[in-house]
Amino acid sequence: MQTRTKSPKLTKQERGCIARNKLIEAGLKIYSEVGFQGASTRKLSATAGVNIAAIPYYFGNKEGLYLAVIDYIIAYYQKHLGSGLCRIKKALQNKHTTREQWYALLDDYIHLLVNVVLRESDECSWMSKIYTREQLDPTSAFQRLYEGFIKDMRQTLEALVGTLLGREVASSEVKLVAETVLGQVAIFKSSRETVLHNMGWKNYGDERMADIKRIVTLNVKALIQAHQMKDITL
Amino acid sequence: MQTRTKSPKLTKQERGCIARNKLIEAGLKIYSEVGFQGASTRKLSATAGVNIAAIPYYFGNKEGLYLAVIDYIIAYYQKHLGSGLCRIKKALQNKHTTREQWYALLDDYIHLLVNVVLRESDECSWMSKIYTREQLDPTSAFQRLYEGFIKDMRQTLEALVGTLLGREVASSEVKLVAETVLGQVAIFKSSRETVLHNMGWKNYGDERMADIKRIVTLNVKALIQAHQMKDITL
DNA sequence: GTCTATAGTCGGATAGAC
DNA sequence: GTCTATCCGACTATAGAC
Repeated sequence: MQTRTKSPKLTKQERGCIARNKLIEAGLKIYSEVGFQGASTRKLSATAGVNIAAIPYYFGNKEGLYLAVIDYIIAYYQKHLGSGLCRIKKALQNKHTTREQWYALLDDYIHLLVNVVLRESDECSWMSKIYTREQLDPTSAFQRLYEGFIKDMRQTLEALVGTLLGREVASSEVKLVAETVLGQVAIFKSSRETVLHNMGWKNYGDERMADIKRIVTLNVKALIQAHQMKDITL
Repeated sequence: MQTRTKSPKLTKQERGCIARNKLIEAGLKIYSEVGFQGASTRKLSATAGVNIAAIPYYFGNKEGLYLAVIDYIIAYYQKHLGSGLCRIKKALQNKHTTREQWYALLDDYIHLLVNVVLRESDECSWMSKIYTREQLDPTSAFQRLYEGFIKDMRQTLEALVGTLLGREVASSEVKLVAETVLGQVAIFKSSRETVLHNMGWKNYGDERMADIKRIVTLNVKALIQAHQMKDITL
């Protein structure tokens, strides 16, 4: 997303579109670093390399830019999660899917989750920081994020856990177990700095993510089997 | 913490001490709600019911008040975690502790963790919000929090997991497994609103915390046994 | 120890030239 | 569509009366 050099003659609409995109990218970075309140229109416009007045012009105000950034985040996750989740849900509905295949789907889910949640790109950490901030102070944007992809992520996992346990998907036990599965991955994002420091790592590379996947996969299979044996009444 | 009415005659030192405490309590609330940057001295002093100038007077500046709040948080957690963690560590070092007792200590740890992390009081949620914000933008205050009680919490859990697995406490596997245990509880704090909405709960009462403890305890025992059987090389 | 008044800075949004 | 200049409100911290 850089200024074009090939065609110096751009229509006004093209230039406007570029400014818009640059502002959204800058918003992703700045809002993640200092939050909505802490982000100044001066810093946003300077980072984007556009004029301050471009914010009210394109987005109405600072909040309009923020909501555009939220929509960008939703689109990103839908792109990277959507098809994977959809495949899992379809396979679950298929009556011919075997128990081994269910476990394989669980593996797939964990792989997908770790890849999406722990991916180490600037853009990705910006997005998850904004999500975490929204979780801290839920506003209307949080509702949008939740409906946008969080809901689908949770529902798919609950369907998976419910199927494997042979219990009602809407039951308290299934939902709580699903949360503990999510938590095992989420902790590596929410406590990232602490974990890296404690492990003596510089970042989560492919090998470290593979280690995490292996541990979580083993954990989850074990706890699923334990819950199957022990019928808990909540 | 309201203005006293019984003894209208207070020494200047007493009045100053009251103002100090009121500011720390207000800081706990305001910093948790809007973060350090978002907190204005006007709001802080108004919430505390003291004059704006009291902040620079007692704490030097806004940051001084923030650090005082951080120290208050550390003292709180040390009070509520310290003796419990200490007891577990001592029992682990005792050569005569049996395997069943190790599992009982793990139960104790999870109970302690859930009680401290998920406790539903205003003060408690303020403190953990401030902690989460610090995790998002680590400053010098985060270092203080980490050394203050986070380190001890993690080390104790790692010692527990290492002992149960019969592995080196400093090994990658032990540390990663410990993180997944913490994550299973932490998710209920970090995604509290989402979980409450999804479960149809209004808050985490004693019964819900008991449910969470039961699920996590079962999970953790199962995954410990799975790791014991399967010797993973990371 | 507490308060009012104020200095000095920075914020969001707008008006109007180009 | 882009820019500069500007208004006006909110902020932190200080000075000095009480």
